Amino acid sequence: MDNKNEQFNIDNFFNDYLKGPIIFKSRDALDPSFIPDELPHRDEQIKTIAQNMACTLKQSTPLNMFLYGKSGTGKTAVIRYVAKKLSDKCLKIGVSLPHWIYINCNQVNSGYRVMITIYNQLDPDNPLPPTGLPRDVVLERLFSLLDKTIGNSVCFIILDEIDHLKDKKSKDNVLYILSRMNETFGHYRVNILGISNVLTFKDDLDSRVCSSLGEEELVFPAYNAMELYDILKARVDLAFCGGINGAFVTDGALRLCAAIAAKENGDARRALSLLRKSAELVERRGLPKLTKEYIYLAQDHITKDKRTVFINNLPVHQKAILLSIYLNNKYKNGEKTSSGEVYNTYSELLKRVYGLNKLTSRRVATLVKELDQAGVTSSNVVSYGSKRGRTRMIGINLGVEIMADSLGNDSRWSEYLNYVPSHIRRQDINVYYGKKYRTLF
DNA sequence: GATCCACAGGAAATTAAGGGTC
DNA sequence: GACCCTTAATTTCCTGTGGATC
Repeated sequence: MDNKNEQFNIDNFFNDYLKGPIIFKSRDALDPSFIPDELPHRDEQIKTIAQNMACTLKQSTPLNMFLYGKSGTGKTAVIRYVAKKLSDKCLKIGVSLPHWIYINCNQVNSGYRVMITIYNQLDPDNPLPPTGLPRDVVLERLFSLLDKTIGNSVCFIILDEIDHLKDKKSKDNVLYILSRMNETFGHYRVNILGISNVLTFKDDLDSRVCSSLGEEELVFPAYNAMELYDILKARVDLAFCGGINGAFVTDGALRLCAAIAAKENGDARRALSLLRKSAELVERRGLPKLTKEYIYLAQDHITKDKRTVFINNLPVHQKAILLSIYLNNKYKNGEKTSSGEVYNTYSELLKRVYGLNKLTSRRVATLVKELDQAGVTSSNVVSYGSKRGRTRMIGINLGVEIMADSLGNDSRWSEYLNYVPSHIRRQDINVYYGKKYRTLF
């Protein structure tokens, strides 16, 4: 029987898996949320934050802080690290433990929700509803809860990815309230720690918010290849049974892993996930050693997985827009396509699907820009003068197989993978009758 | 230099949905 | 149940853009 037709036997698979070498000592040690006892190459940042927070031990309120740096530069890890050490010290010397409120503004992205989340983390047994209450009522309840809960301790509010807070008015409003809480109400001891990937984030803020929120600022530089190598080396000993000297991970593989991540913005998270993924590929094959080829293989898997998952999770209209870009690109032999052509094709597709009304071109333009920001498409605005005006030319960054795989999984769109847009069909007819077709570009 | 095209994209308005209060 | 609140998604309106053409 052909191997492809053999049925997968899950019991045999588990038995073989158990017989294979034990590679991982602790998978968690490669998780970005894992906080090790040592954070290599972040001494300066740990020192600055610790110096600011130290006054908590003497029951004073530290200055608000702003931490900048690209993703994977250790901002959140350093904060969590210092937080743990500070809490341990408070416990040891008998000072009231600080309260830590951690909010990822990528998920909680409105001022209203930030206030609700702070309240719910302080009092999880009596949570406030996600909507419905007027802003001033939420604020009143939050102040009253802070009054009851904080006592002599300090409440640290960590706003991670603070640049994702949307709506400038609401953002300024909530940051102003939070940053001025101590001043306005005297008896509260609240400290704000803003974390952002965008160095210019503060430029957009109201000047009053800016001055009180960013009392202390700290920049986290990207890691270079050597620094990433040190980080990985420290984790290898914690994560794998063989460690680096015990022969499971070769030094060359580790250096390659660090070099790839260094090239991609010096992201330590990327380096760790690359190492974990490659080790899992080796484990599945029951091999004894992690070599360079598995790092490359893991890189391909991660890139492909990320893009496939992204496309699979797109909302229905955005999938139709992506399909329209793909079809135009396909029939124009890889040439970029204009936003007008994409909108026409999108409208044609929507007509063929029951129960879906097309969005306006304005909305489609916004969704195209989102695809661009995600790296799925790449576009640029060009002007063709008085005859054809100004338009956005859109190209696709993914291979035909990935697009066909991802869109083909969606029953609504899979049957249109070979659909020929009408303007392309018209071009074919004109060629057939020997007429000179005026090409668009 | 004025005009034109075909949009781009910001801002405000609208709509729908989910929820609370009285 | 009427009314009020919020958010997210979308539409509507409007001004701006930049290169070709007149």
